[in-house]
Order: sequence, then structure tokens, then C-alpha cells
Amino acid sequence: MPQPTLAVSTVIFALRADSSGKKTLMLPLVQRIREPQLGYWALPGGPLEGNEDLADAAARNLRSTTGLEPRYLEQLYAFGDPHRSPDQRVVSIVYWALVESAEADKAFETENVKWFAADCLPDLAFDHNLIVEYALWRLRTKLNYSRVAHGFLGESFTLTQLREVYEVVLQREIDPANFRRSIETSGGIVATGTRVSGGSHRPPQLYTYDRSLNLADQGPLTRSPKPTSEVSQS
Amino acid sequence: MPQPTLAVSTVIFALRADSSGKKTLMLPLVQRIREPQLGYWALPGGPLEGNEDLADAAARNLRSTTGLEPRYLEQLYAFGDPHRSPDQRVVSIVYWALVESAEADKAFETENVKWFAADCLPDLAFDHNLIVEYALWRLRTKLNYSRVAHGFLGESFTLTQLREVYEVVLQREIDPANFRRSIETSGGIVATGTRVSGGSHRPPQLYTYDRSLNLADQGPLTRSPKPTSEVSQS
DNA sequence: CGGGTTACTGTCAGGTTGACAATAAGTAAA
DNA sequence: TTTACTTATTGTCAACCTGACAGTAACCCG
Repeated sequence: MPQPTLAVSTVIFALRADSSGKKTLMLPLVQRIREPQLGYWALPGGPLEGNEDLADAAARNLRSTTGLEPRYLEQLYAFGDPHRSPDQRVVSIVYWALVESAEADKAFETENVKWFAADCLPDLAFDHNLIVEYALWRLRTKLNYSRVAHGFLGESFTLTQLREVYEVVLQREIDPANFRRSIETSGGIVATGTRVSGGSHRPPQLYTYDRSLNLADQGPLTRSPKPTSEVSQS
Repeated sequence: MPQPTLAVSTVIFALRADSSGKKTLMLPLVQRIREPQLGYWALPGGPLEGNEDLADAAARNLRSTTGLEPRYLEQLYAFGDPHRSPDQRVVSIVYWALVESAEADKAFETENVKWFAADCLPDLAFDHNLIVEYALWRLRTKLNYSRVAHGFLGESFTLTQLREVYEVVLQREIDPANFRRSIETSGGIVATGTRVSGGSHRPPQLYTYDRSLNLADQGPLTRSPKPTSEVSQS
């Protein structure tokens, strides 16, 4: 019995405007150009290269499919059901990533790479529907006890922008007053002092993350962020 | 560049009496009998066999090292740092398991398999100290929002026994009255109606788990338990 | 039948959360 | 210049949750 093939795939989330212009949680998929499952949409992924760390492999194929840098990257799960791929035994180590909304609009979109609304996917290749479902669950769960939401935003942001992330991802409205209070008391956020002018209303304050804290609590696996971006890894 | 080797290892937790007779969180380790890292203690593990699921591989080497059935089994993490094993690239998919305390005392202990107190380990092979540290963190975290504690217990148990699990794992005392209240309100536990007599004091009630609920919330990955035991898997 | 020990119930203060009212600070229109 | 409108931000209040701890119940043993 040969060793199973090892692959690394990534569920990449971003908030983008969908066809109707509404901000939506979306993810890029690639169309398979060979058997098995030719023609089906699938998560971007590929084999582990050379001497590369698992998280680096995930970041690499994130960059190559979207042209973007991940602002957050975390291992999701290793999928190894013997029958998940028809011919060959494949074990996939899957990561999930968040990319900045503002950047995400600049992402590639080609014949074979398209963005889909996360809660409205077609039938995907292999067990990829299950994988996305799990990634979605993890994202939504983690939003409530960590600071991952910032993975969707740039360096500085207003509390309304931050709240919008929560509202779009969790698909429910959140009271602005209570949201402000809970974010302020849970800490990790710092007012910059500058305000955004231009809107025809009271100008909001800009906030930044407290960089001394990590983006999300991953227990003892947490390392200091990589120089290129705020990527947490194994 | 060859494909990395794929291995499955398991962190196995049980509550057992340590040398001084106190109930302690312990785990079995195996001594390496070949290079690399000959002589070092390591997590039980091995290659993926045949057409076996990842969780089955974990359960299998749990049985073969301890002779026990896991009452809880969950994937922990895939460790793939290129330099975690000196000569060869090895990616380890690590599971963590809980075995029943009463049973755990019957577990094998041989020249090459010994139980160690979880918070007092020697220098282990490879990155296994880090792995155990992470598993410990996960166990302690999960105790607070799920029902994993039952993985240490048999079919029925008293609230004092359940509380003892929390106290030993979290290493702090818990108020019996408040513990009872929080367990009762969070649900998932059912009084059997029978009581334990024999102690020279008021006899406590026996409780069972509500089998209609799953042992721990693993999101959309949760499947119905396997016939052999209450094992949750991918 | 009274003392000791554990099981179990009750109470209370402090903190947290959701609903929502009230005020502040801008732009744009009158 | 003033008023209307819109969003930002602060304040209040009741319901709920939690930890600390007092009090009662039920058994064994002498």
C-alpha cells in the first residue's frame, strides 16, 4: 500500500460586493482542469513543495490564486477519509485565511478562478462543500471570542466598519451602542485620535489594533507574526 | 524532492493515581527503540495503514499502546515544520483522546510504555513537548464550554466525581454548589434516580449523559458516534 | 440518638448583556 | 443662519449569570 498523497488547501474568505452590490462573505474557487472531478469548482490547493512549512504552502497558493497577502491564516483541519478522492488516497491539510476587503476587490478573476458567496455554493469537487461549511462554522465561532474580524480590515478602521464585518459574517444586525461597549471593554483596540471626515454626519474615530496582542488566541501554538504580514502559524 | 512521510500520533489523557496516590492527569508515552531520537520518550504513533481513516489510525495505536478504548477522540493539529524530525520530512497528524479513569488503571505498563504526569514531563522526542502542551491547552479550554469531561468517566457518575475531573484537570478547587447549578442549567445530564450507598454520609445521586447530544461540539464535522464507543471523528 | 460527613438548596451582591433613550457633531437643504 | 437629517457616542435599566457562602437534608457510626 503506497503512502497517501499529501496536499494543502485553503479556504480564503473576504468581504466583497456581490452581483447586487451588497457586501458579502465570499471565497475564491478554482475550476478543476483535470480528472478526477474535471470541471468542478474546488478549493485552491496543491502539493507541499520542497522544504516549505504547511502554513507557507497555504499562503503560497493563496497568493498564486488571488494575488493577495493573507492577513490571517490558521490551520483548519486535516481531512483524510479514505474515500474522499475516487482513485487515489489523498490527505488534505486545510487552512483558512482572511484577506483584507479593500484589497480583495483587486484580486484576480479569470476563467478558472471565480469568487462565490460563501453561503451559496454549487456542488464542489470532493468533500470541499463539507470543508467550507466547517471553515464557515469556525470563522463564525471564532468571531465571538477572538479578534479575527480584524483580518478583514486594514491598519485602521472605524467601529462601524468593524461592526459591519460582524454583521455580514454572522448575518444579523448588531446594536451599535452595545457593540462599542463590548469591544472597548474586551480591549485590544486603540483609538488613533484621528477622525474620518467627508460623510454628511458626525465623523467617526479611527482605531487600530493593539499589535502587542496576537490576532487570535491559538493557545501555545501562537508565534510572533511573520515580518511580511500578520500571519499566525504552527 | 520526495513526498513527506505521513504519521498519526495521539495524546492520550487519563486520570490516574500518581506515585503519591493523588489523582493526576496522566498520559502514556513510548520509548523510542530506534534512531532518530533513540531512547527518548515519545507520543504513541505510527504510519497510516491501508484504507484506514485518520481517526481509526489514532484509535488503533491508542489500543495497541494502552489496551484501552478511547471514550473521546478528536483531531488536535497537523504538525509539519520541515525541521521537526532531523533526517526525514515527517508530517504528523495528531489526535487527542480521553480514556475512562476506572479503566486506565488496567492499562499496560511495560519497559517501553510508561505513564507520566501531564504537567511534569521529561524532554520528549521531536516537538512532542509542544504537542502535549497544546493538547493540554485544548483539553482545559474545551472543558469550559463542552462536555468532554465525561470522557474520563464511565456510564454513570456522581456530580462529585464529575467535579473532581474538573478540579484535577484545571488544577483548582470548584465550589460544589455552584458547580451543580452550572451543570444542571447547561443541561446534557440526566439523573438516573439511583443513588450510591455505602459511604458514611448522605448518598449521592447517579447521573448519565444525555446520549442524544454529542459529547463535544465539533461543528459540522460531528458525526453520530461509532458503534464501538463514543468516538467523535472527522 | 447525637456527631460527623457529604449531598443538596437558597440567597445575595457584583458583573455582564440586550434593549433602547438621549445627546453630540458633522453636512446639506431651507 | 437655522433647521433637518444622519451617524457617532454616551447613558440607563432590567434580566440574567456567577462566585461566595449560609443553611438544610440524609446517611453511617459510635
